[in-house]
Amino acid sequence: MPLKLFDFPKAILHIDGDCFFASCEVAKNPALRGKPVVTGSERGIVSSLTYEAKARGVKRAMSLWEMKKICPDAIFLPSDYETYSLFSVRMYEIVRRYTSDVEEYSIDECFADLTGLQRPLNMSYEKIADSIKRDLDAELGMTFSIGLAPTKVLAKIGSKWKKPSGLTIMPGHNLHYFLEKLSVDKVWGIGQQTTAYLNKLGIRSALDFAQKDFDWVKSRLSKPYLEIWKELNGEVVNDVDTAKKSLYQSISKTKTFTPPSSDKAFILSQLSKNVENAFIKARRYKLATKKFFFYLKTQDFQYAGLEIKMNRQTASPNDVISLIANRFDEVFNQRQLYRASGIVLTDLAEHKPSQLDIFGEVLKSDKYFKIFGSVDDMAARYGKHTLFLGTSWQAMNFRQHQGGREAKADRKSVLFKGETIRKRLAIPMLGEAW
DNA sequence: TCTGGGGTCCTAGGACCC
DNA sequence: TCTGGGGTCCTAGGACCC
Repeated sequence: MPLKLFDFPKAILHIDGDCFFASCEVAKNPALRGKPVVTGSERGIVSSLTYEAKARGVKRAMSLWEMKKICPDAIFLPSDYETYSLFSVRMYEIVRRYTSDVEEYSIDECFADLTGLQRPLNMSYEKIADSIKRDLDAELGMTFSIGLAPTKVLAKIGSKWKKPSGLTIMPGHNLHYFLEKLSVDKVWGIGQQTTAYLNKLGIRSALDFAQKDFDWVKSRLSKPYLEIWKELNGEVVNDVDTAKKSLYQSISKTKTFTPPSSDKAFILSQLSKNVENAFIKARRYKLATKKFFFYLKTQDFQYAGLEIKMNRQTASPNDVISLIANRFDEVFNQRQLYRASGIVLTDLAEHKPSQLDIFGEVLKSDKYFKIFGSVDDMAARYGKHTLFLGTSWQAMNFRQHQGGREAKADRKSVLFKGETIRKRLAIPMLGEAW
């Protein structure tokens, strides 16, 4: 009798790219290999870093000057999401050579369900996982960490177990070995609040939690935690979800401005720009919104906002911006200093050409939609924000001011472009406040 | 760590209905 | 005057993730 390695019905793989963004940069430019490489320079803080940088004491979210002090020879690059996405797609493709049951969980992570593949692939689960890892490492020029376990929650633990470049097999009969060494806050889905609560109840390790009985968990915690508890015990609750993401529940845009401001016109234009950006994304997915929430964030991190419901869907920023302008004073306080503004579009649904209503309102909306179709075309041809709303002008101008020398040289053309959209496309300015 | 940006899902409680 | 019980829908807010 061969040793039974997998004594649970499912074999789930979790694959995680090691310091993915920085690794993509190295894969893209082999001259960087072996050097301390850091990404995120566009924000002035470290977003991703290679193990060489880590070894020198660089940490995530560290500021530029602090990093330079510790590691002056670090190579600090701006994030290049387009490249990272290409690597991401290749990662999914490689895994799909083994199974179509792949969940694209995030840009640098995916799940795969290997259940039942030993015979067709003529390999044990362990061998399949190992083979996938070899393909990924070799073909993408970076390393991946992989966990193989009976459930998604456990597979997540496995991929984190040994980093970088680990392959951790968690057979069902051996789960306690892993769980007893794992602090409960490291479990996927258990955050700060729940950790504090569980600690108070005497639970420290993942095993402490897993060993409580069903009724204990059910009477003290909500549904998601009951599911985590089941998955820690090897019971599959969450299947690998292969559906491609096509529908968003919400689309949001927010931007912090420095320095903070109490200038109403300025803040409104910031918001206007966020609204434009949110709709650019909505139109890309052919979505329209019926409800939105806009908010301001004060210097001491308080939020004030308002939700507005519309009687029909829209995919054009004008509709939303004019509604915000009308009610902005319900949220805005002149004596407050604000650090950010934001917009969340909700009640999203497929954008449908609408019927004309008795007031001719819908016709106007559709006309705007066509205009913004052209705006998207221009963006595709000449770059984002080639055309933008007059209401966003101040924010666009501000962005140029912040951008340093290079951007300043470009300022004239931005002004011109701002004029263009007002004159040629006649997208109206909104109200006196603007 | 003086704190960025973009998402998802769940629950409690109120409104309303029979 | 006080009194039942059940269902649905919506909203605000919490918690978590990458």
